[in-house]
Amino acid sequence: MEYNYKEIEQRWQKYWRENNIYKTEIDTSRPKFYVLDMFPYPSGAGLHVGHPLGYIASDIYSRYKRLQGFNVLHPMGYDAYGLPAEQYAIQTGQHPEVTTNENINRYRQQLDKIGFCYDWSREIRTCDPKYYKWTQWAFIKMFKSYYDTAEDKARPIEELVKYFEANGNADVPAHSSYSEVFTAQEWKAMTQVEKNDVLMNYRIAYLGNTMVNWCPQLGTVLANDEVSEGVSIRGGYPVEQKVMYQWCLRVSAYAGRLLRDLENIEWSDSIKETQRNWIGYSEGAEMFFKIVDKDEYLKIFTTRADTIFGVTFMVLAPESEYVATVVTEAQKEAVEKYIDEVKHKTERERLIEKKVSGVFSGSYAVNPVTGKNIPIYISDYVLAGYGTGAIMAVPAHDSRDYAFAKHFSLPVVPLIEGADVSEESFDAKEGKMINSSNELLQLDGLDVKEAIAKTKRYIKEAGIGKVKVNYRLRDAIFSRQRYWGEPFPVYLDDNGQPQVLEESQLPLELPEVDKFLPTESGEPPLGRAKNWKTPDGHPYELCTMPGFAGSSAYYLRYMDPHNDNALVSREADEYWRNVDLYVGGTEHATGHLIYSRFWNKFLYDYGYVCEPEPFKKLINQGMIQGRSNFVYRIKNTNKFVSLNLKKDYDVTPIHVDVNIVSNDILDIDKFRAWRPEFNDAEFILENGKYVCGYAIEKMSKSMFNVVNPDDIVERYGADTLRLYEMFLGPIEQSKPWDTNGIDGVNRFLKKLWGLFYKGDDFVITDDKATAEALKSLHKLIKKVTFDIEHFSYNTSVSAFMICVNELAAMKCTSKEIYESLVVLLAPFAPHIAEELWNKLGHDTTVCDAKWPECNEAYLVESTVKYVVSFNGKARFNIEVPNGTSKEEVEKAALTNQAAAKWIEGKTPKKVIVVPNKIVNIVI
RNA sequence: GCUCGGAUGGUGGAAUGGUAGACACGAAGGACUUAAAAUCCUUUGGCCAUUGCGGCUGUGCGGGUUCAAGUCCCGCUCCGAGUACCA
Repeated sequence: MEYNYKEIEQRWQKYWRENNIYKTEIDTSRPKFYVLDMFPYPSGAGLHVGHPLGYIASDIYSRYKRLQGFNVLHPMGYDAYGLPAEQYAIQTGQHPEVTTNENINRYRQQLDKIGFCYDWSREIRTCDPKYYKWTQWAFIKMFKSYYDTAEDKARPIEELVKYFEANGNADVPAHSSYSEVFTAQEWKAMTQVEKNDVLMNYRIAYLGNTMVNWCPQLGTVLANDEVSEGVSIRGGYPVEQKVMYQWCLRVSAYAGRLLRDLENIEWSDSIKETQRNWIGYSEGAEMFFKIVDKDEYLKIFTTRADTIFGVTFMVLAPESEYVATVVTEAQKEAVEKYIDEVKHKTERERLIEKKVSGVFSGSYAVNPVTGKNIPIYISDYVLAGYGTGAIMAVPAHDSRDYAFAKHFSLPVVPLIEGADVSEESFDAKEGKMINSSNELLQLDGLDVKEAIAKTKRYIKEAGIGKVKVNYRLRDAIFSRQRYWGEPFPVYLDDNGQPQVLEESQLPLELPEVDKFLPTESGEPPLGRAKNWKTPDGHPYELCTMPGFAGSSAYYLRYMDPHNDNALVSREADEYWRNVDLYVGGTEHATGHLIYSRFWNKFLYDYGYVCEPEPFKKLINQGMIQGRSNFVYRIKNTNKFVSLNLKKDYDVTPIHVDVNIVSNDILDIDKFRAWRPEFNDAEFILENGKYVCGYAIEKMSKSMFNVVNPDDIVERYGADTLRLYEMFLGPIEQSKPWDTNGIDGVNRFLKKLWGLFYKGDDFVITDDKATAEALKSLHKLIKKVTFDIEHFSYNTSVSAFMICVNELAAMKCTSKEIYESLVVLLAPFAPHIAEELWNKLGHDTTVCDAKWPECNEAYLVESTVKYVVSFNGKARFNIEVPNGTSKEEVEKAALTNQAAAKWIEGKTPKKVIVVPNKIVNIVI
């Protein structure tokens, strides 16, 4: 019988589906294991071969864990809200829901062909009202919460109100950037509207005036992680900075915990590092500088308190609220002009120009340590959003301050011994302090680190500031002026103040609109919806939530996807807890993977979930790049020359569809048929073949290098695709898709099949396994088990090949060997494994088999080979009985006749016998 | 600029500090075929020797630690990813 992958794969996929083989239920008698893939955004292009890489890896792990006796949760769903469907809707008028559903169906068909063990009864879609009900629910909870900095957790806003009633807000332990101070009496005297306005500054989901990334082409604001180098990540459109009244999430309140808890999760160092940088911890000091002739102070943040003696000027961000205070009448015009200029520059222009610019405010401040007056400037090199939006400038030891000082001819005072600051600043935090002592503070002679510590102590004692930790992480901007997203469960009350819906009113479903564009008056698309208001006539919020809203807690929903009363039941949460293994790309390092952790921690604070982190272990699969092929057309002809002959001609390289090229050899007939203009193409061949050139590029339609998994499945079968994607190289590494080696794994499966069938005869017998075969098998068990645990699937595939070759060579037909072999293979190539398992006489599915254990006894050799080295260089082998003592091995090595040649009469200085079966003799 | 990775045959890639190049592709030669495909066998890092079954060299470059370094340490070069006026 031939290995008929098509028939086998279809039959078993049907069997799995019809018998609900992969359906998962809570089972407290078995340990749980939760394996999750980052769910895909269903794009119109369908899956290409890069997508399944991570899915196959997680599928192998899931099946392996199941064979080990774990109750494995392995679900899949769709991140269905997103910009592409909406952009498509704007162009075509097609409702994004229609497009999205079509794409989802296509994805599902493609996924099904690969033989994944997903429990599809748990599928979720973020655009399903039953699902986004819980996204809205979490938002309401966040609206009704504040962050208690004393207890370091979210708490109900009523608790904060009680605190205000008793104490006012002077020392309130709550995360906020609110700067007004009120007493308990003043609080009580406020109207409800005033109180609401104050509370808005403390809520975890809040409306605030913030500097946002505004993208005019997309007509929406974007989060920081959706912008890179001044352009939007989706579409690459320019992004401007602008102040808008927007919904935000107080992610920054969680910065400390998000940073700390990184230590308790098994993620790659690089992605943890990326998150650490993104969170941006810096410990420093907040200091007050009095403004000359005013009774007001500038608050600044610095990590270099030690450089206080070198502060020769101050700088404010153009958007700083201090600006109005410090600008003098004489400088008013100049300052306004400057601020106006800055405002009209986009982020991108600012980044490109990198020119020093700024303006003098007219005022001076007093250095609290030296007592000297120093000028206050305004410049856009200081960011409003970081620290206090104001800095003390130390030109000698900060390159940006240095550039500014040079431009405006301000004094530069070196503070570190030996530092030459005539050409550039000395930014390093090392060296001995100079010019830094007076009657108040003495730093001279101290090391920089000591000086920082001493200055901080002084600042605290003298009452001119305090020690402070700053984070770079900003609050997440949560409004999007778009249609295709979750509606906010928010309406405006009679006072025009935002109020959230009751939980019982959820979900608030996305309304229909006639067009997906903003309204004529510039309102978001939801402004077009009819009757977009509460039953009693209060208008709903017009913005929708961003893409990361729906993906922030989806892993929880899989645990209990059909529950109408809770996001996840306590029972399901306590059983499944969190994701044991999460597989996905690195591109979400600063987006989804931060927001999810934040969201989870918020729910954790209220006890809705029992684990503080959502994803215990994270594996990042690499990207699969495209491998484009080229043909070379001789200029002004329709003649094509093969790669290695092209140097003799003047040629134009042309992308050719990789699907009509095999091992870089062009299929000439298919090429002629590919496009009309090539119908009568002529070729200059080498060795009778047309060899194409290649390049590694992004996989994209325009380069004709997109390879669909369907095509590979059609041609080689799903098992070959699965094995090949794993064989390609380490999971975490990016690599080009290259079918040049796929025949090898296909051959392996045929060879395996050939061990069971000679012609039409099933040749497996009940013969006892030989010691040799058992050794081969148990070597494989050991290797594969180790490899799966370490996600080193490429070497596992090699191990299978070796084992099959060995068994073929020894003509092994013993059933007991093949039973185990098939189980080992089941995670990698489930269809053929299922078929062979069945042929071996089992009427249960291989999914319920037991993972074989390695019996080390079979691996023990009767004799041991030692490599004898001289001065570390291997020379010859000796063989001794297993268990020979070190001394005997040493003797055997020295007395071997080959040894004489290397010793040459000298006395060996040292002989080392190492357990790895090496004897090194030093002469 | 900063941070984190990486560099091994013609190619993808193997190597708990212990015989570098497993496994696979490709290539060359051979068997079976009228022929091709499929399959099987041999060779395959480089250099030299191949009427000696052997020798030398070799993991981006330069040093070091070690009996022993692709692997550890120091200093470079190049490539990739992330991030960027973060005080």
